[in-house]
Amino acid sequence: MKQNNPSTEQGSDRREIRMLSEYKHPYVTVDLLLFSVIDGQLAINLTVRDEEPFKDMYALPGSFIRENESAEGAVERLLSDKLELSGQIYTEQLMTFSDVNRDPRERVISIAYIGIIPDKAMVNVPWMKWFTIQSSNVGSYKLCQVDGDESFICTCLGFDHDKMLEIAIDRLRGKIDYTDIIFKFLKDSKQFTAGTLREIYQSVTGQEINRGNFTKYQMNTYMEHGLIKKTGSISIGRGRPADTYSYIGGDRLWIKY
Amino acid sequence: MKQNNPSTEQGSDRREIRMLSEYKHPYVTVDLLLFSVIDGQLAINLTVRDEEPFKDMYALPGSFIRENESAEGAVERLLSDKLELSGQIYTEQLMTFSDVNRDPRERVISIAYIGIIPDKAMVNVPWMKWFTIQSSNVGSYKLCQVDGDESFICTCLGFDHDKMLEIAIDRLRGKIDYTDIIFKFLKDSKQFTAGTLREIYQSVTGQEINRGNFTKYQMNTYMEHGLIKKTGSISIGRGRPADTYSYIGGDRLWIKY
DNA sequence: CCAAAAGTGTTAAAAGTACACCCATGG
DNA sequence: CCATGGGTGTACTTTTAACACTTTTGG
Repeated sequence: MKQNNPSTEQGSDRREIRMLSEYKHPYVTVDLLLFSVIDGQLAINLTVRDEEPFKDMYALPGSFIRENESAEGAVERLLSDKLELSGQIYTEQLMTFSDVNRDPRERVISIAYIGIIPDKAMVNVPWMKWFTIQSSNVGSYKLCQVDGDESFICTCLGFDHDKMLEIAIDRLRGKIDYTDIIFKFLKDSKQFTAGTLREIYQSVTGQEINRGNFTKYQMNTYMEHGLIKKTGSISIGRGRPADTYSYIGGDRLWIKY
Repeated sequence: MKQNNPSTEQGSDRREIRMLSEYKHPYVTVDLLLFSVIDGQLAINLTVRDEEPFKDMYALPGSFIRENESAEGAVERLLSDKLELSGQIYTEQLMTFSDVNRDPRERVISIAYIGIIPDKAMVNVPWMKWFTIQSSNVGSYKLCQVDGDESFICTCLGFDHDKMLEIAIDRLRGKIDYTDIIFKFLKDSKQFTAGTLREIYQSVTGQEINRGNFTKYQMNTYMEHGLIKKTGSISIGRGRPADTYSYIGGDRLWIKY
């Protein structure tokens, strides 16, 4: 019979802790989906697995969460230790994957994070490889290795990392219109042109956007929201010099309209 | 010195598992933000804590994840055991909170979930209480207990549940325009009017929307996306009978435009 | 002088907004 | 017969989209 006193019910909190101490707790890891734009294409950084399970398949880099660090802390450690990336890297949580058998060895719950860097060359370790992402059908992607001796094509990742990738790409595409993530792809956020930004936009969304309209409206919107300002200076190239802009918005979010 | 062979590096996966077995693993819980609309206001279901930490404060219901269940499974169990809700309840993952000291007792990582039910009366246990949400400033909410003898006002929840609530409300408001979550609030999704749906819309977003336009455009958009259809029948009330609609879209997502 | 790259302008269609008008029902 | 709730129409503004035109540079 159910007790009417909330006290008794709430006591189950502590009881459950004692009880579950005898259970085996799950491992908790973070997995990182590190993106960049390479030659006008969205790309993801992967590592090859050298042992079972999923031996010889590519997968996302990951790391266990230590006793005294948060998931964000684990991602930072992963970035500096496994990818040897120093300095501030943009990351945001994607979502958590907890299927009981997602790792055949042990029960592992993984918190997936998205990361963005402006240049593939920042990752400078031999065990990480870049793959450009070609979206074919809905929810289906073809990965082509960059800098490979031959064009290695990878269609299936280890664990549930395919699903993670799919969700991450949707997230990037969804957020590019009303957040400032686009600026995280910029090699020089203090001096860039509308053309540069447009290329990134097209790489991420996978669809073309009219040049003139992008310059007029998109850049204007960014300015109205105080994210960028014209540095007035001009750049060099083949044709007419382009206006240059500087990214000044901290990491503030701006909701459209 | 860094090894050039990815194999050696990858081996750390297994090494780390062995190593971490000696660590204490974190507890992993799910916390549920169960929403409903009560008298034209968005409301959240909370429980009072009867012991430290955060004794006498209100907090979200939660549960530990068991060895052989996913986070979604834990949420289902939480819904049926602690809230005594049977049948299919709409839930979606919000995000995971992993600050080292978010629970002063133990290291607990929590995966927060949003849930939506159409009627407060579905929760029928004495330890759960409904609070309407009045958004005052940005990121600040006042909670007013429903059915309380006196109007109890709660401004601060236990643990990091305030932050969870804030993020959850933002999520609801953001998604109401391009997903079908609005229909999860409907008491009868097979027979409802534009007015009913408009009331929910206003309750969730906290802002008024023109009646005529809602009927014309919003309902039309839903129909174009195959989410609802006119049942042709009319309903009863004071004024002119209203067209009734039926929700037919599974749980498909529709991106605007 | 011409091709290339980039800024700016023009126009039409689509979407959003405000508000008015008419319809059907219950008291 | 009138207040009330609900459908529908209209006019206006804003946004989006397509494309043309002009400016500036390098070869």
